[in-house]
Amino acid sequence: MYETFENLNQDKRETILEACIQEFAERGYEKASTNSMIREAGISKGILFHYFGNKRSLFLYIVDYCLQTIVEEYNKYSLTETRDIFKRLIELGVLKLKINHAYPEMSKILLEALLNSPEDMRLVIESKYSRFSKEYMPILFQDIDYSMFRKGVNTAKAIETLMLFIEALSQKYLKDYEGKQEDLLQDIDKIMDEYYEYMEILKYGMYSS
Amino acid sequence: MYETFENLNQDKRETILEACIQEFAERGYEKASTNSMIREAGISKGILFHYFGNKRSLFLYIVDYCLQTIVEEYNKYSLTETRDIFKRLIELGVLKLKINHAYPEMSKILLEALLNSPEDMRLVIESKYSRFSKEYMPILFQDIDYSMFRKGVNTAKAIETLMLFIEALSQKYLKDYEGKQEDLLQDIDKIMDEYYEYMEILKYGMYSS
Amino acid sequence: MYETFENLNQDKRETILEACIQEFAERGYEKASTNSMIREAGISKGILFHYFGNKRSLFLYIVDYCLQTIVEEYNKYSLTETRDIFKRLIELGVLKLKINHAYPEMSKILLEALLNSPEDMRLVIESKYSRFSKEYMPILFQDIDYSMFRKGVNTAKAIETLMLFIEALSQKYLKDYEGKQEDLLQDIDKIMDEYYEYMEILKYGMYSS
Amino acid sequence: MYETFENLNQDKRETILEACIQEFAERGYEKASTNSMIREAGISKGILFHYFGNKRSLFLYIVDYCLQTIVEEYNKYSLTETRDIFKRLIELGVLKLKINHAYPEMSKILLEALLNSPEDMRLVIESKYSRFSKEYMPILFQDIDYSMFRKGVNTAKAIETLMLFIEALSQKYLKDYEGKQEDLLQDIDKIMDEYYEYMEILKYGMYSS
DNA sequence: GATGAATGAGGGTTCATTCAT
DNA sequence: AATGAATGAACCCTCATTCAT
Repeated sequence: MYETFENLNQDKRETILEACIQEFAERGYEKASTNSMIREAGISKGILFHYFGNKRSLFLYIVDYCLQTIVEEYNKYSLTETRDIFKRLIELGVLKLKINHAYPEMSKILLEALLNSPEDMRLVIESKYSRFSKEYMPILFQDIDYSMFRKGVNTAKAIETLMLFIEALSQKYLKDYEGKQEDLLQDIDKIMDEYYEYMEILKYGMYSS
Repeated sequence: MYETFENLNQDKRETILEACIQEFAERGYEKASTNSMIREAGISKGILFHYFGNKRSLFLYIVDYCLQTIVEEYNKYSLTETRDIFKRLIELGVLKLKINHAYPEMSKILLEALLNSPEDMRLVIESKYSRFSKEYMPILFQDIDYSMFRKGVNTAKAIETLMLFIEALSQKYLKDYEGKQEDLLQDIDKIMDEYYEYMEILKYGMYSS
Repeated sequence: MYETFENLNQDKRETILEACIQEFAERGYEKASTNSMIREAGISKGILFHYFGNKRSLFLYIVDYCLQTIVEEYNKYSLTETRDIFKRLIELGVLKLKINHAYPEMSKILLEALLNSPEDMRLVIESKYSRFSKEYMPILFQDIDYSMFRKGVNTAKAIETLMLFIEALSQKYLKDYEGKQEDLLQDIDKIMDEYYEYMEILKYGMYSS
Repeated sequence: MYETFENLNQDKRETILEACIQEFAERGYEKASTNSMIREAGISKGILFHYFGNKRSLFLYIVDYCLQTIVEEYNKYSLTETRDIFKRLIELGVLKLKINHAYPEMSKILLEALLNSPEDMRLVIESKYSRFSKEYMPILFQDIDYSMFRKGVNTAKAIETLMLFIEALSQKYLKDYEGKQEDLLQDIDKIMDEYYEYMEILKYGMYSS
C-alpha cells in the first residue's frame, strides 16, 4: 500500500504531500477538499485515489508522515546532559516551540488529528502517537535528581504541574507568533529567558533552597 | 438586523437558539447543518434565513448569545472578598470549571469559534472576546495585595504564570470528566483540593514564607 | 415521505415518473443514472433527492407505482365467469400479454426488480409482490371444476404445467412483438386463437373426452 | 484481432478467460470491473486492453467462447436414436439442465447477454446465437415419426408447444437448485421422472392413443 | 411573516481507457 | 509484449441559499 506513491520522484511526491498537508491543516479532516488538493498539486482526481485509496487512508498517511517528520526533528536535538528536571523541561519546551513553529501545518494536523478526528480513526491515530510517546517519555524522565525537591513536595504532582505549565506556555508563544512576519527563531533567546523567568518561580516553590 | 428574530416570543426564540447551539456545538461551524437546526426547532428553512440572513451571521449571533450568557453567569458569582490573588484565581478556576460544565455546548462553541472558525470570521470573533476580557480582567486584579509576594518576584510574570496554569488545569479536568457519567459537581470538592495542592507549590515559590 | 412529490401537479409528476421509469427500465436499478433522469425530466439534481431521499427510495417508490398501476389494470378486467381452468388461464394469459405490452417499461421494471435487485431490497420488493399475489391467486383458483380432468391425471401437476406453459407462451409473444411497429393489440384475436390452439392440445391430454 | 491473445500458452489463456468469465457472470456486463479481472488473472491493465481492445470486444469474445464451449458440450452427447419427439425433447431438456448446471457461469453469461446487454451489442449477440440454433435444430427434428400424432393435431404447433414447455421447465428446475448445496446431478433421476410425468400429460393430448 | 420547493456547485469515489516506459 | 501510472467523466448525494407563494 502507498507504494505507488512512494515510488514517485521526490519532487512530485513533495508537491503532493505539501498540497495535502496544507489543505488538511487549514480545514481539518472532514472539511478538507480532495479537489483543492489535486488542484494545488496539479494532479488528476484519479491518481490521488490511485495512490491513497480514499480520503481516510490519505489522511492516515499524512498523519504518519507528519509524525515521522516531527519525531525525526525531535531526535535531531539531543537534550543537554543534566539531572535537573527543570532544565530538561525548559529545553523540551523550547524544542517543542521551535518545531511547532518550523512545521506549523504538520503540528496543526497532528494536534487536530488527536482532538477532532472522526471516531473510527481516533484509535488508530492514538496508537500512532502512543508509540512515539512510549519511546520518548522515558528519556525525559530517567535519572532525574529527585533529591533537589524540598521535603513535603509531591514530586509526581510537581512534575505534572511543570508539564502542564510548559504546555500552556508553548501554546501562548505559538499564538503570539502565529502569522507574524518576524521569525520566532530570532526571538528564541528572549523567549528562553522568559521561560527561565517563569520557571524560576516554579522552581523556587519546588526545590529546596 | 436580527430584530425580527428578537421580536419573537421567548419560547420560540429559545427553541430556535437551543437547536442552533446544539448543532453548532456538536458539529462545528462548517459541518453544522441548517437543515438539522430547522428540523429540531420546528421552523421553516426560509424563516431561519429571514431572521439571520445567512449561516455566517447566524453563527456570529449565536457566539454573541453564548458569550453574553456565559459572562452573565460569571457575573452572578461574586468572588470572595480577598486580596490574595491565589484565592481569587482558584475560585476563578473552579468557577470556570463549573460554568464550562454547566453550559458545555455554549462553552464548546465559544472555544471552537476562537480556534477553528474560518479565516474571515476569526477577527470578528476575537474582538467579541476581547471586549469581555477587558471588562472582566480589571475586577480580577484590583486591590491585589502585592505585598505578599516575596522580593525579587516579577509580580506581573507571576500572575501570568498562575493564569496560564489555571487555564491548563481547567482543560485537564474538563477532558477528564468529558462524557463521564458521574457529575463533575459531585467531585468538585476533591478537585478544589487538588487545585489547592497544585497551587500551594506555586504559592510557595511566589509568596514570602 | 414522498408527499412533497405527490403534491406536485399531475403534469410535472408524470414527467418525472416517466423519466425515472424509462431509465430504470432501460438500464436496471444499479446502472440507472439519476443524472439521466433529471436531464430527461428537466429538473435539478437537488429536487430529485428532495422528493425521494436517495436512489434506493426512488426505486422502491417507482416499483410501488408500477405495481399499483399494473394491478389496477388487472382489476379493470374481470375474468369471464367459468369453472373451466383452461378458459380462465387463457384469459389470464392474454390479459397478462396485453398489460405487458401496454406497459412494457413498468413490466420490465417489475420483473427486473424481482430478479436482479440488490440483496437489501429484494425482501422489501418480494413482500410488495406477495401482497398482490395473495390477493389475486385465490380468485384464479376458486371453484375450479376438477371433475373435468380425466382419471389418473394429477391435477396439481396439471395446473402447474398449464401455468408454466402460459408463462412461457407469454414470453414468446412479447419477444415477437417487442419493438415492432404494428400493435400487439391489432393481432390479439389471432394470438388468442393461437393460445386456444396450443391449449386445446394440452386440454385434450388432461380432460376426459 | 484477438490473435495476440490466442497465441498465449493454454494455461495463461485459461486463467484469463476464467477470471473474465467469473466477473462477467457474477456482476453482468456493465458492472463487471476490468480491475477485478486483471487482479484475479494476475495480469496488467495494459495487456488486457492490448489483447481485447476494449471491454465491449472482450465481452463479445467471452460470449463467443462460452457459446462455443456449451455447443461442444451439446455435441458430445449424442441423443438416443429414436423417432419419438417426446423422448428426444426430454433428453434434450435434461441435457440442457445438466449443461446449465455444469457450466453455471457460462450459462449465466449467455442468458444475460441475450436479455440484458446494451442496445448496441444485442444484435451482434443475437446473430451469434441464431447461428448455433440453425445448426442444431435440424438434428433435433430430422426423421421424426409424425405418424404417432393423432389426427387433427397441428404437429408444428405441437412441437413448438413442447419446446416452450421444456424451456419453462428447465428454468424452473434451475431456479429450484440455484445455490443449493445438494447437487442437481444427484437428483437427476427424480427430475427425469418428473419430466416424464409432465410430458405424459402432454403426450396424451398429442399422440393417438 | 412564513413556507418549503428548487437550485447547482461541490463532496468523495469508481472505472474504462490511454500511453510512456 | 507488457506494465501500471495517469486521466477525467460519471457516479450518488448534500447543502446553503433563494424566491414564488
